[in-house]
Amino acid sequence: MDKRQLFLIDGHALIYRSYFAFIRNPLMNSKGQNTSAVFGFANYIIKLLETYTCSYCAVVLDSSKPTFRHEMYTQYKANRQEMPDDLKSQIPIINEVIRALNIPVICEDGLEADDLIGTIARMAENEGFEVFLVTKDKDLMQLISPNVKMLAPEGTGTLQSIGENDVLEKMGVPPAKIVDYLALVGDSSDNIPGVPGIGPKNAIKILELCGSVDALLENSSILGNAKLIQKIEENRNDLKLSKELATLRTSSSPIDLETFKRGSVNGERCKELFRDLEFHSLIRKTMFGEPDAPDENIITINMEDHFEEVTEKLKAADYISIYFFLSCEDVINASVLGASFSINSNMSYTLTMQDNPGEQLLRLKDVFESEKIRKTGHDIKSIIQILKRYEITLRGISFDTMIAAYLLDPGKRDYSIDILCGEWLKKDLPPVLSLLGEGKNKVTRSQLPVKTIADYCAKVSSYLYQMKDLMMAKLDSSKLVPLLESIELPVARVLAEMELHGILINKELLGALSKEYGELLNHLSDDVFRLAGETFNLNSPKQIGEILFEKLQIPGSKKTKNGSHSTNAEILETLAPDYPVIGKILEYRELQKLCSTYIDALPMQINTLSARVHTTFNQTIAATGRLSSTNPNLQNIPIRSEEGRRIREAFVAQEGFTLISADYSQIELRILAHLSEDPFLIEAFRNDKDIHTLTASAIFSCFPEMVTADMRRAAKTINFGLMYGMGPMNLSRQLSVSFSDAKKFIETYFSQFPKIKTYMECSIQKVRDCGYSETMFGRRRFLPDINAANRVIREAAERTAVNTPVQGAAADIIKLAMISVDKEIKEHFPSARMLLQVHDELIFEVPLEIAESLKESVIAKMSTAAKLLVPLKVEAGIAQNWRFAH
DNA sequence: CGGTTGTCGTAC
DNA sequence: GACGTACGACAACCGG
Repeated sequence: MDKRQLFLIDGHALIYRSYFAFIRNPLMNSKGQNTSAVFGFANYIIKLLETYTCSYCAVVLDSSKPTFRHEMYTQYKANRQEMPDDLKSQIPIINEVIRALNIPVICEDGLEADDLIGTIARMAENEGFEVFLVTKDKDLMQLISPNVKMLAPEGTGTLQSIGENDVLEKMGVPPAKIVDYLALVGDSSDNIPGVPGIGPKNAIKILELCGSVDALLENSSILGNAKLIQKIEENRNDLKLSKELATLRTSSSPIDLETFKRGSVNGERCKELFRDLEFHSLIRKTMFGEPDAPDENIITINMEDHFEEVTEKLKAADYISIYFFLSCEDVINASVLGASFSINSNMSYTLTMQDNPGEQLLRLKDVFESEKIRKTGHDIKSIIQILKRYEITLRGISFDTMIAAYLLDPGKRDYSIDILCGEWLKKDLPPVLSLLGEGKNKVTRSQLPVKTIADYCAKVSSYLYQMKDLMMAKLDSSKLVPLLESIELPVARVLAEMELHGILINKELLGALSKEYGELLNHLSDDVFRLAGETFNLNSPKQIGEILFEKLQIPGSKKTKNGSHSTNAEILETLAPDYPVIGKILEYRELQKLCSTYIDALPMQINTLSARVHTTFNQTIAATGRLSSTNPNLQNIPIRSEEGRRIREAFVAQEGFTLISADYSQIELRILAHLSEDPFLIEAFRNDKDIHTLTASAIFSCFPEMVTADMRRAAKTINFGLMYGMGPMNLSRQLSVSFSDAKKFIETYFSQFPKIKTYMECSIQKVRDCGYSETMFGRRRFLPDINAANRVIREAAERTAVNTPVQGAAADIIKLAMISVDKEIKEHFPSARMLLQVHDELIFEVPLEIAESLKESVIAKMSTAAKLLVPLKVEAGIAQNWRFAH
């Protein structure tokens, strides 16, 4: 039997929220009465009554007298404005509406609605009710349990259900820790102080380490971060107070839940009220929109009913499309909620899964693993990963609509299925997010009705099947099929496995670094504040600019495009010698960057099951063909400064293993040598000469032995800069030489290497002729701006035209190398794993005893991944951590 | 209050 | 605006 359900509505919160939602554009009836709050309130309640039976419910209101919190803390809600008159005038009307809807109201002196809601919710829960809290108040999240859920009003008049898991997902802490969380963070709207400087991220971290505020107050040293400890210790009293304020108080009056039984709505009275208020839309309010209707052209078969027959059909098919509906974006943690398969354009076999997706997928193991059943999917890498979890190896991969769309136009930023369906099939597939209700707030996908998932899956697998033929034809006419089949699809599998392996991080080492740098940061900020004569937010470029260039009147300010003072490192460095405060700011910036982006962020990305960090390599983001890495980005771990380099020591091999790092030396310059066929560069690389020294000797016309460190540095800057299309202006800035000298350097460079100049001109001309830039492996990138009337835009496109074939070819080559090394590993070193790719570098984790031998194989495979006019040089190192392997 | 934009800095 | 490709932290801004 179904549980009795009780709905507790946070009355004043809803009223205020509705009032302010229309604050810029208040609703008025023809009599000039503001009706915003009434409308919003009534709209939500009616939505609630439509969606749920609401046999028990109550509007809970705040006490009209001061509460115990005001007595405890005079500042409580002190920043609240008094209720505006045009809201006050709506309260009696709202009371009328509540009466007409026949909903019980409850209120108790000295208690806030939150306290009362807490009391009633707990009581009802104990009596076997399922309780729904109609509010968005984070305070009340502490009440959420298996039988208590929150229904949060959303901007568009919808209600979002929030359960225990959603609290953890949204807030980063479970309901039981919400009070502690709020005590730390504070609440500006209630004027609860919290601990200044502790935001959501720090609070989560603290609670992970200590468990609770009480434990924290007992022994803050567990935090291990001097800066944090200091913050806590300085604010002990506020923290205690904040915790008390956030804690709900139980009502002592007797409450009878039967009084919340809802009577029937007085329809006539509602109609009358709404007519007066001119809420015509509410009078004939439409019911909940049906979930997007199934496409009538697609025959959908529920596999559960015909599993054997359907499996036979799939086994007999020579081409199938596969779609998995996952519970979240993050594939590693996602579960499969639905799956669909199509063997032709108008038929879909769908499966929905509640508890054990593996069991059902394993029944299809033969289908997935058959080489002769060719497969297409959208983001096939994620499908490989899901199946791998159940020890199923996806074979026969023949297409990927996401990758195909990327190869056809790598400049787009969205390759989601709904967009592609619109472009290729003219089908109006709703984005997954829209299935979850209006607005952008993500509701957990697992809460969707099974039918909605099944219908969506059915449409998608059919559409994917339809799209692959159209896309394949286009790829074929664009000569992109080899790129898909020989590079992108094979590398997708390699990436899938790299992501699943993850990399081991030494948390303790990062913890120690955090402590060390945290203390330094404290000293630096103290120094800066002393020198500046006041404290301010050192993380705010705006405030730094105001302090330096307005208060301290330091000359040399440059403005950013927005009119504020620019405070980037390049500008500050020029001023640093004369102003100690600027040097301190620069040091602060560097350490703060390291802490916030890496040292403190990486440990939070460690997966609890594997105890490793699993990045996501995105194959369809970078327009040149490079990969990108997110969650976390492991392709921009510091290396240039000593302080930063220490972070790499925390990337380690597991017990009994070691890391190998292998990177291409000067791959882009070698590609430039190959493409331009410049004899000097080719000769230099063939003889493994120091390319920057040789370049210096050429542009300064001296013997290589005569080249000084400065000359070499200048040549290096020019070598790199020219590939990116750097102009004399920028070169002069980077080398701190005059504009005319910089111009001369560039002219000399081109006169010494005329073929490079020709190559660059040809690259640009090629784009003017074809509309796209192309790598030696046929990867294309469209550059419509090449003909732009605006010079700035046009010249940017020209630089891109020069750079893309070089950067893109490097991306192609390392992908080929990854495929070939992966094959080598599978055949000869099955205990070794590839972990990371950083554009010109590959990282492996291998058992100690085979490290040397694998290193040689990796060097051999990478060096021969492509045949150029110059050799591909590979350097490799072996060590326990990334820093020393590199 | 939540989403977006701007600035800055890290990698190759 | 002046150097190509990325990701992300944080502050400030903006709008329902």
